[in-house]
Amino acid sequence: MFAAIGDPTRLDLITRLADGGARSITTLGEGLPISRQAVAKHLDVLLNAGLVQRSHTGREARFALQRQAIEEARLWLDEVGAQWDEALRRMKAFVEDGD
Amino acid sequence: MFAAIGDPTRLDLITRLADGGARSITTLGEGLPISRQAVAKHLDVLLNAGLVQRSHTGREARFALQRQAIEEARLWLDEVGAQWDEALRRMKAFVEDGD
DNA sequence: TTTATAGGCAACCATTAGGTTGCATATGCC
DNA sequence: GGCATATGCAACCTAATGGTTGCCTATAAA
Repeated sequence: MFAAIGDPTRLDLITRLADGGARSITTLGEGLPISRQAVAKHLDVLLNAGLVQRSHTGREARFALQRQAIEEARLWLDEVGAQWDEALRRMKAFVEDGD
Repeated sequence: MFAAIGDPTRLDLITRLADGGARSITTLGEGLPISRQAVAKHLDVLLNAGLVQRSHTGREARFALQRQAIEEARLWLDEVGAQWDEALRRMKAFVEDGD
C-alpha cells in the first residue's frame, strides 16, 4: 500500500480524489503529462492496493478513494510513533530514576 | 518518502528502529535473507528520504529513525483524511438542506 | 446507422530497483 | 605488527516499473 502511494503520479491522483468524489479515467488524467493508458495503469495499481474503488457507469469507469485504506496507513504510522513515544518515556523514567 | 517506506524490507528496517535506538548496519541486517550490502543500500534510501539519520562511531555506522519524517507522513495522510471529512460534511449539509 | 468518445488489451521499450560478488579501507584487539 | 570485524565502493545482473503505441469494443449522440 505504501508502495502504491509512493509514486508521485499516484500521489497526485489520490490528492485529486481526496474530496471523496468519483471521477473517470480521462478526467483524472487531465493535466497530467502522460497517456490515458498510463493513468489507467496507475489507477489499477491503486485499485489492487485497495486505495480506490471502481464502479462502471455506462461507458465510463469511475474511481473513488477508499477511505479505509488511507486510515490503515495512518494507523501504521501512529503505531510507529507510539512505539517511539513509549521508548522515549521509558528512557526518561530510567534517567530520572538513576538521578 | 512514501516510496522509501513502500519497500517491505525498508518497512521492516523502520520497524526495527521504531524504538528510537541506533543500530549498526550488520545488526539491522540480522535475520534478513539478504546481503549486508543490500541492507546498506536500503538504509541509504531511507537516509536520502530523511527517514533515518546516520552517525559514525569508530568503525561502525549507526542508524536511527528520524522521528520528524514519520510525523510528516502522518500529517499528509491526516490532510487527505480531513479533506475527505470536510467533503462528507458538506455533502451531508447539502442533503439535509434540500430535505 | 454513422461518428465520436471512453475504455480495455496486448506487445514493446527503456530505466530503475533490489540484489550479488569482489575488492579496498578503516578500526579493534591481541 | 597482524588478524578479524564493519563498512564503503563499484561493476554487474535480472525483474519490475512507468510509459508508449496500435487496435478492438462498447456506449452516446447525430
